[in-house]
Amino acid sequence: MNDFNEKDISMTFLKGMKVLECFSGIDRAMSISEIAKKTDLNRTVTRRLVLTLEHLKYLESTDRRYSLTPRILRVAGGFLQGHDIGKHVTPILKSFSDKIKESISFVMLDEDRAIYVAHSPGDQRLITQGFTIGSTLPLHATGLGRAILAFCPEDRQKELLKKSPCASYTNNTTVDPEKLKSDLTLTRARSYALVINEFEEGVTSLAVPVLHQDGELIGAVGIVGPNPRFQDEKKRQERLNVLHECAEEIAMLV
Amino acid sequence: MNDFNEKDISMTFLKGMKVLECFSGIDRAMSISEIAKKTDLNRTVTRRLVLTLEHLKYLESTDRRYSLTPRILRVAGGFLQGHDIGKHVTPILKSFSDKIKESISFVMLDEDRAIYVAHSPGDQRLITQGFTIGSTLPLHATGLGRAILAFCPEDRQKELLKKSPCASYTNNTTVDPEKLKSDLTLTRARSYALVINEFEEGVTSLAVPVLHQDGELIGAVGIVGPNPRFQDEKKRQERLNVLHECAEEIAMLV
DNA sequence: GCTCATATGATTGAATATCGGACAAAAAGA
DNA sequence: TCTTTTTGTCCGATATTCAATCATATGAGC
Repeated sequence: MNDFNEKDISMTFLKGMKVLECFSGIDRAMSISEIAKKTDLNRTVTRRLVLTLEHLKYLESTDRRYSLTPRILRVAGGFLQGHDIGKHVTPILKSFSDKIKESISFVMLDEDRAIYVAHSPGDQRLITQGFTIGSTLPLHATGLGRAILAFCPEDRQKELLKKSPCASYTNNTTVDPEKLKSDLTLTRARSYALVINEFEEGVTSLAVPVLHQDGELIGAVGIVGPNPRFQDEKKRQERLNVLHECAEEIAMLV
Repeated sequence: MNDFNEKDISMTFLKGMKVLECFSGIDRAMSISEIAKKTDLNRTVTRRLVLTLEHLKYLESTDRRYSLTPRILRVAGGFLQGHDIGKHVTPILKSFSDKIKESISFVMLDEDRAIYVAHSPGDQRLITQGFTIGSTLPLHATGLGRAILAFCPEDRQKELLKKSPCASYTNNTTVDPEKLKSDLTLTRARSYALVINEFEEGVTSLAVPVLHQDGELIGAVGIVGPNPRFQDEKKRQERLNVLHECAEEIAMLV
């Protein structure tokens, strides 16, 4: 039961969180046995944990199938409010997003992925590729991820590069660590990341880091879209300027 | 320890969630003893639960003070993605919000409060009153709340009215249950809620319910702003039309 | 409608994880 | 420096956990 776990970790709570987390996938409503299977927990245990979550109003049941309630947003709101996301970051994103008629996203580092923290949809109410608050991206194959990777503290970067198995998403994904490293150096030098066709065929992402005055990395802001939109050199530069401005404004208050 | 708790509820998990929840307040970073005090849990227990959360990367510590990481957004994202919030609702809100140059919010019912689920900031990057995803509003004193209250299933409404202590926020807050009930009837009849000066002096809120075809309540969309902006009858009607259109679009996919 | 397969609910008791008081160590204030 | 407060550790008592079991409910296939 306790392989390498220190004694300062509560197994029950761990399992409970496992149950809660299993709802972050695609499945909207799940029965107790489905949950047990997905979390690899004993069914009786799962049942009690699920009932506890229902009691706390994080889950609700219809026809013996459980699904998340909006309650979880209260906790998420704690994070967002603490970082002034709703109050300041989102409006900033929106104002810049209106300016260039593109959807802009703000991500932070969550373990070994970039996680969407705020997002302003662009003008056309299309694509957005389904990414929303809480979605995560791999670091090595996306613009937002590389902007983060490039501006991490060195030791953190090393850790992340070591851990990452550099999954391949398209024929163009950079999987060679050396090649990735040299791109990170370039990214650092020019202060922006540009990644084409590496995560999704036909998609380009342009991103810049959000840095505190002292150089500490906060996250990254970026634009993602079909390749043709990024081919005009002048337009790309204009977007880059907007992203840099945007990053600076965010850095001032997060 | 177990006052009325059924045996199907895991106390440890309950306590753990209590610890996690206590970060949804204002305090950004807390020490273990602060957390113990706030949650009213034994310090040793609190410690183990906090360490568990740190192990799971929901919390991180700097100088013995713990704060939320973006990790919680993964779970919140599960809810948001499941309801197509980021993919569809937010873009819809944005397009209508652009049309009337007002910030529009989408809320759902969370126990006995209305909880912000999606929000599109208006043109001016001001006020927004600090409300963001995860913030909650009282049902009886706000337009969004009353739109929900008025279109609840009858039994649910009764429950909510019974529980609610009808807190008073300004001199104008409706606290008399009878008066509230008659306003709810009016709200239902005209299909929108209009609440002035009841939650914050000088602030008006206009909201409409989001209903499935079968009449099932999903949530509400609304606009909040300084009173003068709502005085022009024609403009108000125009906004109302936009809100209704918006609600209809959302109802089609949530 | 009937049968089989599977999902769910309830109960049990042995195993054990959790609790929380007491004490020690370390910071933080005075 | 000396308090005061916070934090870390230990351990016996106790409450919780969870595998195994059976009973019931649900659904699929015939």
